[in-house]
Amino acid sequence: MYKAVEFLNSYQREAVINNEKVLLLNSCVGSGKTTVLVHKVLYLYHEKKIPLKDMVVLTFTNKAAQEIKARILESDAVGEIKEEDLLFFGTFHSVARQLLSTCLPVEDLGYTKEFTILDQNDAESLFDRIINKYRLNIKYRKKLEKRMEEYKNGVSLYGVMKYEDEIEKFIECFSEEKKLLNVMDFGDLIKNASILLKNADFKPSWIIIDEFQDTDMDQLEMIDGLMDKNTHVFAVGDPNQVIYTWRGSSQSLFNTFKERYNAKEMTLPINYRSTATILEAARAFINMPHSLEGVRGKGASIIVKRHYNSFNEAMYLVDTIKKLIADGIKYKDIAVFYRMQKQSQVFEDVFKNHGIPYEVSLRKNIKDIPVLNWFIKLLKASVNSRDVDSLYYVLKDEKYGLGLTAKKASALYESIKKEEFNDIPEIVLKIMEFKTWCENNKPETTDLECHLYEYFDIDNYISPTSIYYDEDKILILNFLKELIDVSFHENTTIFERIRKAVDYSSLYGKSIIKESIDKDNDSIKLMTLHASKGLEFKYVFITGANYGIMPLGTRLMDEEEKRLFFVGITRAMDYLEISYHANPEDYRALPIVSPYLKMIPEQLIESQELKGRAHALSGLRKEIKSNMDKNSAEYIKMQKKALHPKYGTGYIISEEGENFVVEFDGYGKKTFSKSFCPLKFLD
DNA sequence: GGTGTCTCCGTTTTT
DNA sequence: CGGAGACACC
Repeated sequence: MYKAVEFLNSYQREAVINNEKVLLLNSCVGSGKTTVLVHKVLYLYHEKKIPLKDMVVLTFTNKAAQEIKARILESDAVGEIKEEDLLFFGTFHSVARQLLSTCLPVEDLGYTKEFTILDQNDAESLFDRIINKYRLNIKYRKKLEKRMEEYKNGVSLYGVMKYEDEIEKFIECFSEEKKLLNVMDFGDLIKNASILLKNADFKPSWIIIDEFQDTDMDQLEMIDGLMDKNTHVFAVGDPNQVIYTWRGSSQSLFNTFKERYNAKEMTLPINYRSTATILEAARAFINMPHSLEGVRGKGASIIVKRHYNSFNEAMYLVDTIKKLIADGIKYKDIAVFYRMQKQSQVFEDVFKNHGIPYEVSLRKNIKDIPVLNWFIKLLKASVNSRDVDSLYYVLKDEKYGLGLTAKKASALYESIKKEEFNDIPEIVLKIMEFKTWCENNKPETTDLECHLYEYFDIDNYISPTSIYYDEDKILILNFLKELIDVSFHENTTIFERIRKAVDYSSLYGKSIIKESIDKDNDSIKLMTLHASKGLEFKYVFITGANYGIMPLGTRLMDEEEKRLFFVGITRAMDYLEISYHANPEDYRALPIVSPYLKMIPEQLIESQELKGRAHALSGLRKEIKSNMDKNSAEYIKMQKKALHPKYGTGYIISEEGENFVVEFDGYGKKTFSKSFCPLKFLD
């Protein structure tokens, strides 16, 4: 008998050994769903003798996929399983990409096996080119992506416009152009995979899906395409944590799925994470409160605090955190949540100035590193000969490329098409001959990254005289190494490996440059409520919990905002504090607490606001006012002054990587690059 | 091509 | 409330 099952609780065990054809496992917050998923795989493999290549395990994020794979490897007591055996374990997109470029007939859809992935980055320049090429009249260009989305859903962002534009035609041209370029965007990967899977032989015996509540209709179709009459499906999810409907998921999809496959349902009810107090509060936010059971003691009350504004809140947090640290709590056990990204700024400033280590969960991608951005375009153009846009980018870029004008670049491209090979720049020849070069190299070549670097003669383009030269060179080499390592164990040609690596840069962009939060670093974690999903912390501070922010002013009646708040409070293991502002900055916010706090049973809350009310209102105002003035003065004092020849004196309000942001009286915020800025720093 | 008025939108973010 | 951008008019 597969041993590990004995350590699971009875609900978890039942789910692991259940052999229902389609099973939907409703797993409550903190109930060990990943553990069950991992042991399900191990059980099927060891006990039921299902080959790993007959299992498809689907997640939404790379992080989840990596965690599952790592835990399978470490939980496999026998030690038989190797990472490369987990062939179809990955995100929906990476599995779709894998199938499309190996066993599905993409030719039927007008593609070749050499297709590459069009990320948002690439799409923007493609949009411009399409509008010019077809001379389309398109309004609100900056919101084109959103408008396309809305158009598909049958609504239009700006209502009826006085003079309609050619958005419909644009959408047609866009999908035509993608085929011409032999590129698929993220949506195409899923859609094309599901179309082709319907008639394909690839039918795994088990499909296992993580975070099922996040699936959208297209992904459901992909699952359907993978199934035949012998396929088992094991889907794990929590309908109480549906917080991404704007990305296409919905609670009703749970029902669609249940009805379509006549799925059996089971539950994981036991939460191991939070104190009884926190769980009792959480129950107020879900449909079936009794299905959430706890095992821990009562714990501390939930603290509700009112601050004058976000700055006072941040100053207060500094004090509170310092006390916690003095009591032996680690920074990494503390998290601060908020509704919108921009709310992190005050915390960052104040924490930085008070020496509190923090990490912010921010989306960042390769686009923010110009040299890598250029280099990826070079690889994309080399690997996919139809990708004209990437080629143009390489040629037109002023810093790293040839700095050609749009006209010259397309003239050059035309002459190549006519096979007039005079005056072709070196880099273009390298791109054209890339495949041949790959074929002349052995797959087991070591130091492939250096060979590639030399082949393209990158030194020529990142100009050795530039102050960025060393930095850029290291960036490219490390990046290449990282990408090549990803496909290291695969027994294919170099070309195939590089092609795969290029797609990985789109699919894994964020994790490659390691910009995301590392939960093991000993620092306070700052993040949006959305980003907190799936994590847990001993101490959780939910900030800016005003009416109009939680829920957000435009979504006052929205159930999803409630679920988002639920996700936030259920991250807390031991201690939960919720605060709001008497003088909120955001135009949507009212100076009162979020209505969600009224839903939490009163006896669980220790409210600082009630104590405040006991004072005479005028006295309270005075107190708050003087407190704010004192704090604001301190805030300004701790900022550095700078003098600018034109704008005069200003305060440095933030430092972001290469840039300073300085606020000037009468001129507002200005950004300066650290390397060449005309500022004189004063004390 | 420049300038003034009026309308609409705003958040969350993965691949 | 503030910014972006379309539209109207010169």
